[in-house]
Amino acid sequence: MKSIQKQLDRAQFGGKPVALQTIERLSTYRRVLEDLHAKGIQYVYSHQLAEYVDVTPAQLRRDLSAFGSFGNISRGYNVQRLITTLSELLGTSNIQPVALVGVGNLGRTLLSYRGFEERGFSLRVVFDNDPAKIGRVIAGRRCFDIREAETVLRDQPVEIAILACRPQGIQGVVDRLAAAGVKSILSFVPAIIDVPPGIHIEMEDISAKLEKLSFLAKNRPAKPAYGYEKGRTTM
Amino acid sequence: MKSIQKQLDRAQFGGKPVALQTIERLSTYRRVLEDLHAKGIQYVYSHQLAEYVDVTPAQLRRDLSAFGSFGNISRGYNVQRLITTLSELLGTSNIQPVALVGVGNLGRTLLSYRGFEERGFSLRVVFDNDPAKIGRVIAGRRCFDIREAETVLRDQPVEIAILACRPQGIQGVVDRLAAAGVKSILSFVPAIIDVPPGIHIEMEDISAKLEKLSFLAKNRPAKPAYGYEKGRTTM
DNA sequence: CTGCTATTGTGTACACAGTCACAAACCGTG
DNA sequence: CACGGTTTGTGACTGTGTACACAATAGCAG
Repeated sequence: MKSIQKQLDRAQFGGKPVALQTIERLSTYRRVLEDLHAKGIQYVYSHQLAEYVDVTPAQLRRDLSAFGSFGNISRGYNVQRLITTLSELLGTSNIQPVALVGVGNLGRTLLSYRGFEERGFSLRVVFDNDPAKIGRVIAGRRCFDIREAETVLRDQPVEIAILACRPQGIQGVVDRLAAAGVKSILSFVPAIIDVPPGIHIEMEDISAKLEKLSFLAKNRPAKPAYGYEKGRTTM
Repeated sequence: MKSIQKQLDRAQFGGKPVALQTIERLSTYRRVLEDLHAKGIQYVYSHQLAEYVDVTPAQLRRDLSAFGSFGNISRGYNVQRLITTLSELLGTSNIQPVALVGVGNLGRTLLSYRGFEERGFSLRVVFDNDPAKIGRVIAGRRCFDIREAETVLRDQPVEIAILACRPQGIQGVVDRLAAAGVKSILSFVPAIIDVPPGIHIEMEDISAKLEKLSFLAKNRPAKPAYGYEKGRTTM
């Protein structure tokens, strides 16, 4: 058995543990706050914001309180300031460079996706292992050999990488990226990966999501689930 | 405030509630079992399979026991049979037709993704709202007007749909799909959606995932997390 | 046939995310 | 200036997902 770091299910902030689900909700809060800001709204109460994102007001307040006190006790939360705070927490106050591994169909789609820039990310460095692609310029970025990751990333440091390549040799890719200083990886590759120490990997398996939805489509609760309450999917 | 069904966090099976996280793990088990089957392995013990997917053996056994008893008490689990069982549970014993809404960059990438067929799904029906695309044949599928969803899906019923379109008018799209008999929706559209009763929606927000990873990259626990234990990311 | 080993399925215990509810605090008003 | 109304932040509680540990049992060897 290999000795590798246990995949965390909790993060740390100021020494206190924070549930990863909390972090995920922060993203949603920020996105909705951007909408409110665009509408010129300056203050929101927890119950208003909670209504939008379909959580309880208490949940929202507790999520935020894990990082400090940001609310005015009778005006609620300053939209502009809360956006700034959340952006700092999520590390997207400044545009953050991201590496992409694999320039197949999916890779090119990601390269042309404008949503990243809007949310503070930019695919700056592109890798592949296909000699036909290495050296060429794809969607404005020069494509590097994945085997030179360590060299390339020395000049253009990157903390986050996205994997959109084939499963073959994926472990080597991950190890290389880790050695090159990458801290977090988003993988679209359905494969088992040993996680190097200090690295966090997030899997994105679309087929698995479909399987879950398939199960839910077949095994729907008989009665419409405890009467019709409010419910909303946010993102 | 609208009266819509509360988004579930639990599924039902045989009257008993099942955690959604359990369902998600079933996908992983099945995928790993396929690998083992391909290697000619006929039986696995819970601790072996658990090792691969990085859960405790007890967790694995409990997950399966929510749906019945499948293990032989001293040979372990029959790989072939467990795959069949899991496929039936996930509803992918037979290829399942899926509808796709939106044939932009992402939509076309999904259309050309071969991984779906391998896991029991097939993008059969394609919609868009762009007059330039409606009626044309894209990647072998004729593209229909989303406004005709109800008519089209009467001939080709579909329980699952994927949203890969613009946020504008997304609520109308969802309502139309629900009216057309769609039960589950996987949405790549970052937007707030009111969930019609009886429908389950799964959000896929890649930027949100990056934000989470960004947070983790910045707020890494100081010490290497309780010593180096085993850990592995599976999919 | 009997005894031994190893594994499953599950009752039980625990830890923690989410909810409730309230004290403290701010604002506006009279 | 005091007071009523409203909101935040948080201690206490609850529900539930996960881990532990063992009884029940199948296989196998002698």
